[in-house]
Amino acid sequence: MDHTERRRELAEAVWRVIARDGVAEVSIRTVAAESGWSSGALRHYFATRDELLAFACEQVIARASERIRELDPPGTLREQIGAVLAETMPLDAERHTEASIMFSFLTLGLGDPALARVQRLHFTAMYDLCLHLVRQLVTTGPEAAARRLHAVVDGLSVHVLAGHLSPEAAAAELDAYLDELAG
Amino acid sequence: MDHTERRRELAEAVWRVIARDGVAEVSIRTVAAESGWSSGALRHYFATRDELLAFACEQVIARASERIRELDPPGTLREQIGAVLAETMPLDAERHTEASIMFSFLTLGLGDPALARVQRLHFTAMYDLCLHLVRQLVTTGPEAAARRLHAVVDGLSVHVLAGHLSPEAAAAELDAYLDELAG
Amino acid sequence: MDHTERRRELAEAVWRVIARDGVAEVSIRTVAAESGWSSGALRHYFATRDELLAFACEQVIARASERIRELDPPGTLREQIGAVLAETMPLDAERHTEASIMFSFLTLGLGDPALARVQRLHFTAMYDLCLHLVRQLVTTGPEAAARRLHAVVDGLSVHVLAGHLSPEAAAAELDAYLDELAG
Amino acid sequence: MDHTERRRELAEAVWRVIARDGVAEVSIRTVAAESGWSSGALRHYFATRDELLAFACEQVIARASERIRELDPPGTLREQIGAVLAETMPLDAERHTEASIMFSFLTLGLGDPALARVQRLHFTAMYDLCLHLVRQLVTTGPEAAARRLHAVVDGLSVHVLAGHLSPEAAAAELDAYLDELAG
DNA sequence: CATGAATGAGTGTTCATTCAT
DNA sequence: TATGAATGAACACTCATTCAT
Repeated sequence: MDHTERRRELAEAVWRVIARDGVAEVSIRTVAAESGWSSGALRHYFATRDELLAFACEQVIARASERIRELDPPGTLREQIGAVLAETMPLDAERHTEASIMFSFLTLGLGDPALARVQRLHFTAMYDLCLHLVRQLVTTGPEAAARRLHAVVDGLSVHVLAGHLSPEAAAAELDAYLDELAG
Repeated sequence: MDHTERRRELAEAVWRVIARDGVAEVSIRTVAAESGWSSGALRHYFATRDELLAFACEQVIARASERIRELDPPGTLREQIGAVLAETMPLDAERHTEASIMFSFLTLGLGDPALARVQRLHFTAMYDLCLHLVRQLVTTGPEAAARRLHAVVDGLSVHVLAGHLSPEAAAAELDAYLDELAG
Repeated sequence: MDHTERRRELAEAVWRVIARDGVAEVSIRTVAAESGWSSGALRHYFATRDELLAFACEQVIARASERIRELDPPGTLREQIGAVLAETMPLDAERHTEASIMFSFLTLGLGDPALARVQRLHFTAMYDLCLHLVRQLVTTGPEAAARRLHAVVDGLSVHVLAGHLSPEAAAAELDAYLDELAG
Repeated sequence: MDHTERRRELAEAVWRVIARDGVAEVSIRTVAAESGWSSGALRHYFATRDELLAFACEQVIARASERIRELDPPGTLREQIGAVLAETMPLDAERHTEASIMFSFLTLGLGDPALARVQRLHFTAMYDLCLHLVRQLVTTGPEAAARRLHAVVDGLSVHVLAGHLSPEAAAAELDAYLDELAG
């Protein structure tokens, strides 16, 4: 009956369907079945399928952001930064699922301005995170370093998702890059 | 009547639909309408929708590969490398379309092993290209540099597609990275 | 909203289509049009076309069986038996329709094990009826007489359906056979 | 190039499809594939699908008639008659196929006047055969006996096709009936 | 004669959405 | 609120038929 809570619950059902069967399998019916609610019930929380998808997209981003924000990893500064960035990459099963969901939404966003807007916010937030982290490592030109770090992180993520790199190889690449940055 | 030529023609219709309306809009009917053929006619060239998509995926990769292979840019070695890599990124309208098509297929590949296989070949070829280029710039550890370059290129491409970076900013980032590599 | 009742209603629409246009004309759309419902509505009551056909087959048999069971014809034993058997044959318009429906399902059953099973139950029930009736007429070898009676009844029915015999001629043949049986 | 011979060849392809996959699987394409000709080639011999079916129906009847006409079974008159009638029933694999084909056409004929006409000729021919045979066995009322024999033969055939009787049981029933007729 | 490309309507089925209950 | 019946358009795919070659 908590409207916001129910919407989150339904967003999670969307994620599970995407993770299990791919984004093409997301429909009102499959999400209703996955969530245990009737198809009509979804109508009370989302007027249309697009609205449901947009919320599920926002939420997956929000959840990841929240997790990163609350992260308080131990170790040296260099180790902490590595841990924060690893949290954003598909390096274990759970984050692989999350990344493939984000990735699917990114593709949907190519043909859907509403989703594209949400995505843009996400990328900006991610860049801000990189910038924040990089400022602690470098003294000159942090913006350029942050942009490159951002590209490296997302490029490696894409490579893992595509099966081109193993999670271990991607993690090693990230570490090597951070080591260089840290000088 | 040239079977192979017609298949290519239909693959191009698939690309146009993806580029204009997004991958979710690809159907036998939309592709038929886009190509100017009847829906039944597609059946002569592709037994199923999946076969059509797989071919369109293979073709978009093949076309990009061919274009890069035939590229013979003028200028210094450093300039030539920049030109080759720029050719793979969404830095102008045509290549933006191409990249968004590849990106869409990448997402489809998350839930379709046949497409995933094709994608993997593509990423390997792209990595080989990076390695080949990098060998000419650096003398030590070309594999590591190639992996990072590959990640930077694809990461920047994603950022352009997502609307996070302008093509110009992405091109500048790539240039800066290559300048550092070239020492 | 009465699920069972609606299924029966749709089965009747199937019968009407078969009787009017032949079994080859039975489709979700023709049955929907005949019933006055939308094609999508049928989905709530039958998951697939095969399920609809199987139910329509079971129902036509069940309805005929019920009618025969409830029959309480007047007259002598010999007359009663004639009346019961006449009820199973295509001797008037309504029963002609019913017989042609059963006959159509029989042909479908040649290529569909599920329908074949239903048909076999029907033939066994019809034989049991013949045996029950014949026992009252003959004292020796009722099984053989029942088998022959069953064959005569169904053979005559086929001949009427095929237009080879008029209903009257078929009725006369049955009567003559029963008279002989009754001795 | 022999027009008539080619039509027969195609009719046989129709039969094979019906026997193997059921009458619902008969299409220009399946018959073309089964016969080894192109779909367009069929057009030269049959203007429409219905014409093809009508011819295949006529031919299956003609072939059976011819076979019966040429039959010259050994033994007593009673044995010869039994052999002739057995030839018309689904008592072995080949004749089972033939009977199921005829049966399928009979059902099609319920909704197709052209096929119905052909069927009527067949039933008349079959009745004439029964009459001819019965005349040799009985001296009084051969028409009535022929009509009943015809019904018994077709009724038993239907029961075998429906799986209600085994071929052996049907053969035994026919024999018993003929024995009674022969007195 | 023969082919098979091409059409467009047909199939069963799935879908987002509406709405009476 | 919540349900699920109902709609009608969309889907991939098959079909009989036409016709240029």
